[in-house]
Amino acid sequence: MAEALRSRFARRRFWGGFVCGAALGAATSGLAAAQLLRGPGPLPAPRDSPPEPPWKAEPVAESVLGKYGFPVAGTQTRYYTNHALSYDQAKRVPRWVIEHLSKHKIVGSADRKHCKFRPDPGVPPLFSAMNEDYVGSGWSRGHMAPAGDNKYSPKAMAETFYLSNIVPQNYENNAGFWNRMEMYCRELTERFEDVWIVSGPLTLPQIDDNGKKRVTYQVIGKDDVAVPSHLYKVILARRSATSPDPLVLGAFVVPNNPIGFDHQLPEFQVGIEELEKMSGLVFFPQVNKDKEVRNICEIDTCKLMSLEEFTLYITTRKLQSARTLERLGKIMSELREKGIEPDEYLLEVYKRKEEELAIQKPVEAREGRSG
DNA sequence: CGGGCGGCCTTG
DNA sequence: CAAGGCCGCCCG
Repeated sequence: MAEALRSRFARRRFWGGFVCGAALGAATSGLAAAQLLRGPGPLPAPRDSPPEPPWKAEPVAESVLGKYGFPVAGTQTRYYTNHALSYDQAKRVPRWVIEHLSKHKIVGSADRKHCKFRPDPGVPPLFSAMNEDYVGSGWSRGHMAPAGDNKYSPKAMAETFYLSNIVPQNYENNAGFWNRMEMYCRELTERFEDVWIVSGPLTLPQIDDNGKKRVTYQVIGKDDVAVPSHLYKVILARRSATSPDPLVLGAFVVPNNPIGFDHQLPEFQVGIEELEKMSGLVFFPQVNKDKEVRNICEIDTCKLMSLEEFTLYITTRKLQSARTLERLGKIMSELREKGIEPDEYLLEVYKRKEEELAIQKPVEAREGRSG
């Protein structure tokens, strides 16, 4: 994959080939395609178009074509406080979700415990996923734009819980590898002032028993929400608005399965053009990806937390949310059982929490007697 | 950080 | 009374 990435960066993008191919397709597939390629709108008279073929009908035929309107896919960009997305009305999941990260956005008091998953009020109910589709399905509700990227704004965080930002995701993958990927993206804001991330689901072809390639995917709930085979993430980072450093870019495709700590992030890196071919999307189209960018894994670490680092982080989080001394003790004993030595910060949190709960307990008891 | 579940209370 | 929302608890 690294080989493919290098070749991607080395080769010039052949936009001309795409345009020529599209024009050729129109010429060979007939009038309708030629008209559609002129773009949306009420079929304006094509004054500057190439010479019309002799069999071309009068302009009245054009207006008849769109007389009752063209199909609406609902793929228009939807804007939220700190993310935007294009929705797939057939699969009931986003096609892509874009977000911007910076140092200040990932700190604050916004708390996911005050949020709840809900259908996006902007998505027509006919095409919306519902919580019932996910609950009990065997799949978790996985954020594309993560809640944790919006600690600065309760509103921005709440909007990430709209099901338009959610895909069916393997539990372990969501809480584990993908979670660590998201943590790495937040870590990037320590070294890059601006980080843009596009995330989304993929349903990739797989080889069946007869050796033929097929796209098959599970659907869940009464709304048939599509379960992706893979998830992708494209990371674009800028050192600062004034830095002469080139942008750094990375594209990653991760199977929607449990992925243990014996795998590293670079194993899942793909060339941006590979991902564009898989997804049918062009990422960061305003960036000249041949000249302006460098491979993120050559400039930055692309290193995810180790099992020990991750466990210490999660355990510290659990300690902070503990509400009884018993729970506090259990969390610590479980850490011991895993043979992981607490670090300084964890012990600090533990001591502070222990004192807090020791004082709070008699208060609760008093309230209990009086109530 | 990322998730789910069940009991209890409110509400219509 | 049942359905729905919230809270406390649980997991990796």
